[in-house]
Amino acid sequence: MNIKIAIADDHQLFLKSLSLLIAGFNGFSIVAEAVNGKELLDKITALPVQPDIVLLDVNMPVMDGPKATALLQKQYPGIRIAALSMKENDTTIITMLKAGCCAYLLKDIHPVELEKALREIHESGYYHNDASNVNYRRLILQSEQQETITEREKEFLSLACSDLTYKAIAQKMNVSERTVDGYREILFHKLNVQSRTGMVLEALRRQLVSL
Amino acid sequence: MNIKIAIADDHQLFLKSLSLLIAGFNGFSIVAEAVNGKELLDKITALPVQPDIVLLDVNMPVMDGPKATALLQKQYPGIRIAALSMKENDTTIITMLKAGCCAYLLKDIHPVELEKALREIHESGYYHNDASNVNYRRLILQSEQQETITEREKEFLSLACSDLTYKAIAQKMNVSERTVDGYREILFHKLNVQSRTGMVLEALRRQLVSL
DNA sequence: GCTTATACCGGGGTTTTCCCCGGGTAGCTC
DNA sequence: GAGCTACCCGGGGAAAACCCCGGTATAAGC
Repeated sequence: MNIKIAIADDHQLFLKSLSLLIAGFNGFSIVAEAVNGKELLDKITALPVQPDIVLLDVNMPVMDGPKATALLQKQYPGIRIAALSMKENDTTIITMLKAGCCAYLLKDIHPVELEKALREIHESGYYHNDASNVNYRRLILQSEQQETITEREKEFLSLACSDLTYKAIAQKMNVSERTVDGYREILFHKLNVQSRTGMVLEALRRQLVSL
Repeated sequence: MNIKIAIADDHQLFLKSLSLLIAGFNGFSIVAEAVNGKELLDKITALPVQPDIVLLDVNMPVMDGPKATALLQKQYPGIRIAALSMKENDTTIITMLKAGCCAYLLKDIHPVELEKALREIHESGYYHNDASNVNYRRLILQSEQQETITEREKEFLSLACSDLTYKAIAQKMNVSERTVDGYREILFHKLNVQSRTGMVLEALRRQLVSL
């Protein structure tokens, strides 16, 4: 019996190429292809038999990786989900792991390693390459102690991602300069930075704001 | 005679998958695969026969798309170069077009369309899908008014995208504080911003630096 | 009544950033 | 040599950012 794989990735070229590659592995077959999470869920629902493993891109339009993972987990707890991403980004990995995926694969993985990973997931239910294994504990810990950022702070953060001075930001937020100074101070601590530039960069990395 | 293709992409999985896909097209063969521009150039040099078309990812480590394009154009003017990117980003497209590539393909192109594009490039020497065709003139115009940013300025820019003070940056670059102040000043003007935060954000938008 | 959390504010200070003034060298093209 | 570009540098001063001290009010929850 072949190992049944479903793939979702918003880049059609990659989706089709990867599909072809995996179909070429001995003992594997592709049962569904989709360009976003929603399409994948629909296709899986329509299948007579569930796939064994779902390969899920993290960043997709319509429905992204974490959301699709959560829904899949709920509806089909038997399906193993592996995240597939370009970014070795801590917060992204945490989000996917927390959502319930059993592996986080990078897109620059070698095909041979991918095949190995897929077999391992199918047999043991999980796979971690050295890199993510080493960091796994740290990441989970980090996610647990992750500071929460309030609405008002987020508002300040988006305004800080601009040419505006703190004075101008204070006016836009209808508070005193001292107050935004307080936001700055608390965010420096929460994001572990010591300058506005660092704060902006960290906010972008954590995708608290977008470019 | 098969159409000979060379590919460079830093994501191994994509590289190998795409290679497999194209090798499956009727009348095509892959003559070189590389994970960056430098490696591609080396491999092409070592080949007995030049490839007809080079598929080049825009964002790569070691040597990126634009640089590789320029070098390829110079050394092998007969080779057609097609850019392959995820981002439909104006400045990126401009850079690649100016560097001398004859097509800008998005990674979410359908395989069938890719095959069509490759044949068209091989026969007529160029290919433009509707989307890029529409904007072509505007982009070139925009590129002509675009200010150039020197190597040293780019170096400063990446260092500025951090928690470092200008003083620390000056030390890292082995120049006086006054000199980095000069870089700051000229970049403020070129990027049309008036604060370090603005500069960092604009640099990220124009992909002069990456997160 | 007390703690906890969020939001807000005033006044003081130092360091960094920003913005001017001016200067120079090396290399390349015409 | 003139003219261009890239690169480098010193000093001074105003503004913004950074970092302390302190405080109040309001609402939620035990």
